[in-house]
Amino acid sequence: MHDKNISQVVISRLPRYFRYLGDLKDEGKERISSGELSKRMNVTASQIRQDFNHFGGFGQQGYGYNVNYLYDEIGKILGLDKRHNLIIIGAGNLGQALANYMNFERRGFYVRGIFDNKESLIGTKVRDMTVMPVEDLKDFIKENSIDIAVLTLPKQGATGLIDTLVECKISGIWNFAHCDLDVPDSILVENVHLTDSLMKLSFKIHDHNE
Amino acid sequence: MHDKNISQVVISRLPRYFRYLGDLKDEGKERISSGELSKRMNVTASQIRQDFNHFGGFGQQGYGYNVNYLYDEIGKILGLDKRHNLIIIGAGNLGQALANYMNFERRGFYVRGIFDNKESLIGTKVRDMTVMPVEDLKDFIKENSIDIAVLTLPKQGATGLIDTLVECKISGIWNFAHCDLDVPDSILVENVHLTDSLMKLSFKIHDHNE
DNA sequence: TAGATTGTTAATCGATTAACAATC
DNA sequence: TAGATTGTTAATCGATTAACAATC
Repeated sequence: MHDKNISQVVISRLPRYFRYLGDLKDEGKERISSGELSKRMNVTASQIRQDFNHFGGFGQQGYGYNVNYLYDEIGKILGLDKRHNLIIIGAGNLGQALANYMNFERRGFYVRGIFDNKESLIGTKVRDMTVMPVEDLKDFIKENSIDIAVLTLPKQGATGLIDTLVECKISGIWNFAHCDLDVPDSILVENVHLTDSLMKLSFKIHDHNE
Repeated sequence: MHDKNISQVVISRLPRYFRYLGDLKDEGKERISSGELSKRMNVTASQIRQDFNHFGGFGQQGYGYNVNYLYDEIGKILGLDKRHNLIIIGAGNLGQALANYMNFERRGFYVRGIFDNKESLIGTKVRDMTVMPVEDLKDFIKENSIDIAVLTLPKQGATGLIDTLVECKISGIWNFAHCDLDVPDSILVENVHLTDSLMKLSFKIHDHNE
């Protein structure tokens, strides 16, 4: 269906394309050229065409791209035509916030359970879910065909759980813990390092004012 | 002090170096060579030396790098030797979670106030702060020398606030809203697009299983 | 002094941009 | 058919890696 080994930098641009195409759809726009899209997105038309062509041609010479079609195709590339079952591990502030964030469901990501190892949190309610102890993790993952684990607990807790998640053959980990995870290649990891991001902002501010 | 126009890709590696050096410090390690660090971090020693040398030489031939010194220097490059005053705009789940996340303070980022435009949230308490109406934004920013605004509200709300933030001459915006912000060059923006990140994970999972 | 390891230059690799033939 | 715009190849640019002289 598409080139193997799409570079990380192309992958990271796909959600942005998807977002802009969604906006265009909402505006009722039917077709768009790489030139017009490039102006909106502040990237070169050349890059847009190159990016899309990693996945096969979605456009038509002389016409451009059909907005709805391109939107759907990029959605498929991103796997948004499939359902995903998530669990959140770590029922602290961030875990609760993510559990309550409804927009993920619109994209097919369903939060099925929430876990913690803190006695004080187990049994409490988050959204419509009861926080479960991490001991129940293994059975829950199997019984509910969970494919993504969201890690929203401190470093130590996160690394300690990796073995269990590997055993359960989870497909992906969305890691908010402030550490790099050491997992086999079969498990895909996407890191969200909030502190790193804030530091980058700090750098830019001070770099700019020099 | 350092090259102008450090590339984005180098900047994005700095917080990770900082993190690993912090760990080395905690382990009581005094010196480290680029070779040893490269093994830990899974990058080439060459890249490490190139990256550091954008900011001047921190090492010594035959010795390597002094962990404490290098840690401090990278901290300074990232602006972590300075204090930052933040406000959170958007007191929903995510805004509250960030307000309660204590680790930012360890790095010099202090949350000074929290705002929202929802009647139902204004006046409620988050941590030790009372949620204020966005109308008070302008005065508060000036009186409390706020330099960073954290945007944790929906798209529409976020774009509507940009003019105010520009007027207030805020230095940086940490943007969690699911949109690109159109601001003058004088304001630095760092985006955290959670949905994009989750989509990237989804792509990797499906790409891998093909 | 000899060994180790940096700082830095040169070589390679990959990503972006430009150009244009193909084609709707 | 003529005009527009893609898909794709070629040229450029930038980032990574390799190599090694400088030096602690």
